[in-house]
Amino acid sequence: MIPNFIHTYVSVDCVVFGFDNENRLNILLVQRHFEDIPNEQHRKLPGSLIMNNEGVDDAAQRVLTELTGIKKMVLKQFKCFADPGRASEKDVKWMDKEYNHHIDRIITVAYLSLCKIDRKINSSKYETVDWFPVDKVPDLPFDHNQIIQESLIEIRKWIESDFTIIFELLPKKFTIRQLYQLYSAISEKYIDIKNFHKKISSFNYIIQLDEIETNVSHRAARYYSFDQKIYKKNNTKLIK
Amino acid sequence: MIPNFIHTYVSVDCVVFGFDNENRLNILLVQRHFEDIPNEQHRKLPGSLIMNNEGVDDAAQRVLTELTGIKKMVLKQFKCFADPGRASEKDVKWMDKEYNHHIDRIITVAYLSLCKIDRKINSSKYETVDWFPVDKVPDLPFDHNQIIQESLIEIRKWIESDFTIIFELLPKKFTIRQLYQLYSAISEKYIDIKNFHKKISSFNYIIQLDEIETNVSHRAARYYSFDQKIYKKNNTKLIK
DNA sequence: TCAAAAGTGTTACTTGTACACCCATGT
DNA sequence: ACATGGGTGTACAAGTAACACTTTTGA
Repeated sequence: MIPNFIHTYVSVDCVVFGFDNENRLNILLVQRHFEDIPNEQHRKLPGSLIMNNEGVDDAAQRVLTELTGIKKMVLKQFKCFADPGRASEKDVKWMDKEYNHHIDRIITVAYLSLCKIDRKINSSKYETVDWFPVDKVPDLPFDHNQIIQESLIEIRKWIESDFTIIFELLPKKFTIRQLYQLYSAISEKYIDIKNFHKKISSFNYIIQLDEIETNVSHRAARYYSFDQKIYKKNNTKLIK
Repeated sequence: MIPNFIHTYVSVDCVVFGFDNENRLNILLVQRHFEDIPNEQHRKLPGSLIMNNEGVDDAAQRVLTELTGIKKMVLKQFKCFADPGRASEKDVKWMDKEYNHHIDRIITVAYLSLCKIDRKINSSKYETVDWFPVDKVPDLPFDHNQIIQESLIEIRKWIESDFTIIFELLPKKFTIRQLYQLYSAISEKYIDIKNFHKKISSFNYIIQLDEIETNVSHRAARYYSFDQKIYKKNNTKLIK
């Protein structure tokens, strides 16, 4: 080993976003087990050490598949977290048990991913996987809370640079109000909903469906869908 | 060691941009020495393994200071490169010599930085440090050529999200044409220079100086400077 | 009939784009 | 005189923002 230089394991951690019926962004968290404290409910971001013949993108895709059962999920690397103090004593102890090996510093590469919240989660690795609204996320190990904070800034940038990834978070059929609520939840800048409506419905890749809402105590809204093929043909930039 | 998981060193590599008098983006490259082949001229991106008590940002800042002698340089992490095949056989051999230790896979975190090209480079670590125009960069070890390719996309995004970092690349006094040429070199989208002129001079943090060009065979252009304080007071978003 | 949200239309304002025109300087 | 780029002005197009008005539905 070369003195003074770190020689360690590298992991990936994934922040998976969903959008719930109450217009809140949610994040998928898994359970961290302490064998000696079985009742303590500890949550963490899904993640994994990187394997020998694996790149970071591969590792993140593997984590996502093990997490949800979905083969191909959109993902985006956004930052490497490597603060020397990011693993607390408790985290180090947990790694001792989890990996049966002593690791005192670990570097992680953080990924963003998006998932329709009504998709069934079928994890092959984790017993417990749950959605948490971003403002209800508990205290997490390592710097996972900080990773989530920064992921919020990142998802905003992502949507600004490619508006259409927003449709990864919506059901196939959606109303313009849903799209508006989601956009507002992410971008945090105010847009007049009527102008938003006009703008969105002017895009030719937003397909107007025949179906409308039912059982609402006001005029029923029309459902729309997103047509990726038409979008790709004339990929005009959208909401700047 | 835990089987199947990588257990390795992590490095940072820095892509430092400069803007030359011929309106080209340049990159700083250092010399890689082969003790057994002293005459071979090998270039690489400046970089370093990460030390024990150092975060990645710290490591990048250290590399930059060792490279240029400048204490604080702007920097931006942009991507972790971890492809299992990124170190060729030759690269592995070089690391054997350089670190006197066998490393067969290495993960790197890539950083962008910006430097006024007329600043004196005073490296405490490298004997040879030179500017290379981006289209004259030779074949480099590891995936350094790919890192540079991706850094070009990244610098474009950076300037779109914060226009004022462009002034890190210009001399303190600059003409609007210089700014225009630089902006064009980075953004690659055409803007009418007259409209650009009008727009730029309308910003109150672009200070019109009394000095003008000399020895030019046309009407002399005025010099301007960038006032960060005024900018920070009313940080309006600029060229979107 | 009323409240709530859908959906359309109108107008004013702001910004971007294209380009004409005059100015200054060295050859 | 003329080529080259500096710098200003103008006119039109396009996009954005504010908001009035009509429609539909359940309670």
